[in-house]
Amino acid sequence: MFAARGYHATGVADIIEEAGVARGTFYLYFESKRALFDAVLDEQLAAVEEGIHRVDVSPGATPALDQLRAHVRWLLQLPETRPRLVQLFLWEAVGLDEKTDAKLDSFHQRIFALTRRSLVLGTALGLVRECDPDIVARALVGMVKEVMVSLTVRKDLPEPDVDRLADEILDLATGGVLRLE
Amino acid sequence: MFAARGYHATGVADIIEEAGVARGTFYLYFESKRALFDAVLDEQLAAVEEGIHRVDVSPGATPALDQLRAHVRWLLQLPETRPRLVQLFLWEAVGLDEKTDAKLDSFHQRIFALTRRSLVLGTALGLVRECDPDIVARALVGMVKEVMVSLTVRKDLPEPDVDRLADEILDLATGGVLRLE
Amino acid sequence: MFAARGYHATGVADIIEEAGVARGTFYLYFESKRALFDAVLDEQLAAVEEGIHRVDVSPGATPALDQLRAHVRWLLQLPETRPRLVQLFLWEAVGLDEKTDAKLDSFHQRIFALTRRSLVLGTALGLVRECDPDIVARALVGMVKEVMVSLTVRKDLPEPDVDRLADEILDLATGGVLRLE
Amino acid sequence: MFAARGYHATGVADIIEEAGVARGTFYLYFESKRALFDAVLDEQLAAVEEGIHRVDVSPGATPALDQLRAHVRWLLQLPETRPRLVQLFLWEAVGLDEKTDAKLDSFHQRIFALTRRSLVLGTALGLVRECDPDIVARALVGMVKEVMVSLTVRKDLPEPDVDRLADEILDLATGGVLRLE
DNA sequence: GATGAATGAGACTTCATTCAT
DNA sequence: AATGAATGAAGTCTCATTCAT
Repeated sequence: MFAARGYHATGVADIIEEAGVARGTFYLYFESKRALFDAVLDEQLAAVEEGIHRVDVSPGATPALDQLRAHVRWLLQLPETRPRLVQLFLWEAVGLDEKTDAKLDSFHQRIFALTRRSLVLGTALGLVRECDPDIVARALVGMVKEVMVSLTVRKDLPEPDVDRLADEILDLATGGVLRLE
Repeated sequence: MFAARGYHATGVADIIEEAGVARGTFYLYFESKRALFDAVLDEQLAAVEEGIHRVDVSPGATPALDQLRAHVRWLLQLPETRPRLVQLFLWEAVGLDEKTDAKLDSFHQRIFALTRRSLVLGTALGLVRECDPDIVARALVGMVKEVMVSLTVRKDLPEPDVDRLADEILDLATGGVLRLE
Repeated sequence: MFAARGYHATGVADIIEEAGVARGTFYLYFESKRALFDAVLDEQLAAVEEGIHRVDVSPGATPALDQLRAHVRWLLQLPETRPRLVQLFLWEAVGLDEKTDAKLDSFHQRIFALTRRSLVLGTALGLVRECDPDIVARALVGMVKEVMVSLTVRKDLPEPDVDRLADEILDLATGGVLRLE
Repeated sequence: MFAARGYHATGVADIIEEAGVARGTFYLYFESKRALFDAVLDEQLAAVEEGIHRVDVSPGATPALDQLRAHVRWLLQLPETRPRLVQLFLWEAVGLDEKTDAKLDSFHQRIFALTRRSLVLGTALGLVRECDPDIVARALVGMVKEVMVSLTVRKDLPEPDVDRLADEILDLATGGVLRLE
């Protein structure tokens, strides 16, 4: 409900009606409406982070580009498989209050750090051209996020073919960042 | 104030105190708190849209890439020159309610359409390689937006050198989408 | 209402109904139900303290015993003239919470100190026999308070003749503490 | 717990935690929180009343004054030996609700009646001077109560020497009410 | 007999909006 | 045109009590 209607538009009354429990029961399990939201958000953010790992460049590992493709595909299927999750962390939780913003911020920092590390590593291995990893990391994340928002909130991308979406994004990223040849 | 504290955290009491008028006076000029927010948002969105034009490819015009660079630079200076504006339309207005979301949505549609048109045009002129303009338009917008958020809300990019930021983003976009050579 | 029904039994709903104002109006004038109670109690305690002065023993002043009699009479008319006041500070505010208890305590300390000072002074002047002023002060205050409670809360003393009540109490106190003859 | 924190501040949750039983068990033994409080208060009031007897003036009995002294001493040691009891009936139960007030009232009526009877008897025997026994009974009880409150709740009488306290009070009472010599 | 999850009436408080002045 | 006291719907939270297990 938080995802669908937003935090403020969702009252405790709505929640308990949907859950089919009494008011008191709600407060038996959650300290406050805010605490429930925090719990939901934490859960969802954890679910996202679970699917994001650093690129494995050890000898014998899957080629980095394939790993990257798998990653992007996994992210892009989230709008379809877990639309609420996407709606929540890309949309509803934004600008809610300082505490939530801080949580979202630290989430992004971890994602950025992970991406940055992959970029730096890629550069060292000759897979990524020289670039400012801080800026490029944000740009890459932004690319994926905007497409996810279009799929989930805006619903203005009729295309649900995750593979094509991923390829398109990767072509953009590859052509730009990865050394061609 | 909406930008700094968010819609819900900003009360009519705060607004009239800041404005130095009485409660009744506020409602003389705005139908509701919501109406004020709408007005503010419209104004700010208009200010953003004003700086975004389609690429001019008529004979004798500035080279397309230079126009694009100017565009991106203009966007990337917004966080510094008008942080409130950026905060508002990239952050605070997000997920507020259906009406505002619709407004933000239509704003994005216009931006996407503009970008898409430039891409299609570029492809026709041989400046842009074949690609899905819908997806790539969103990705490009997302890149810029994420960097803007990092500059405004997150403040995790110490770099205030707009030109370098723009070059980095354009290199990413160019290398990937525009035909090199 | 606090005096008549007690703090907990008096809801904000009762108060605004009695006052004939809306809920919001109540909170326009008082921060909380508690704040109203504090205000009421302060006002009433101040009203009591106003009538209590130290005995004036300067040359030419009214005889000390007459002053005392006037004092006691003033106190004993309170149950009739301001029953709510008495009910409140002798009954309803007792044991309400720590903050209120502290307020009541400090009130009593001032009364005790005043009484004690009069006793010590009286002893110095030969009007009061040797005694422990701390204990006797409390005993004297207790005598008056209990009679007041009987008049206000218990209503088990049909006698509303303040002068007789005062005389009776003073006879008890005089005979005991003041030097006879 | 009622004595220490007050009726309203003591929740059923606190009680069952302290007792180490489940919620349901509590309601197996007491109809309600109120019923428990009533039971506790009754028990405590009974304990006080147990120590209060009418003066025995039969030939050969202990001198009346000695009996009185023993009585007052017994009362004044309560704050030390059973502070909770004193706190409860002199403080926490006051003004709680009509039913409790009625209980407290009837307790006081019995005490007053007992005291009154002793006074009347004393007068008949020439031990007590002529006085209004209703008023004086209340005053005497009030003296002792106030000192007890100072010892228990206010803790502003450092003196724990029960004998001295009793003597001081008796001197006051004797000098005033009892025929000297 | 004991349990404790569930209940829901009701308490306090907020704040966008109105309207008589 | 300006004011600001008054409004009241709606929100969050508490806690004594119940009842199926």
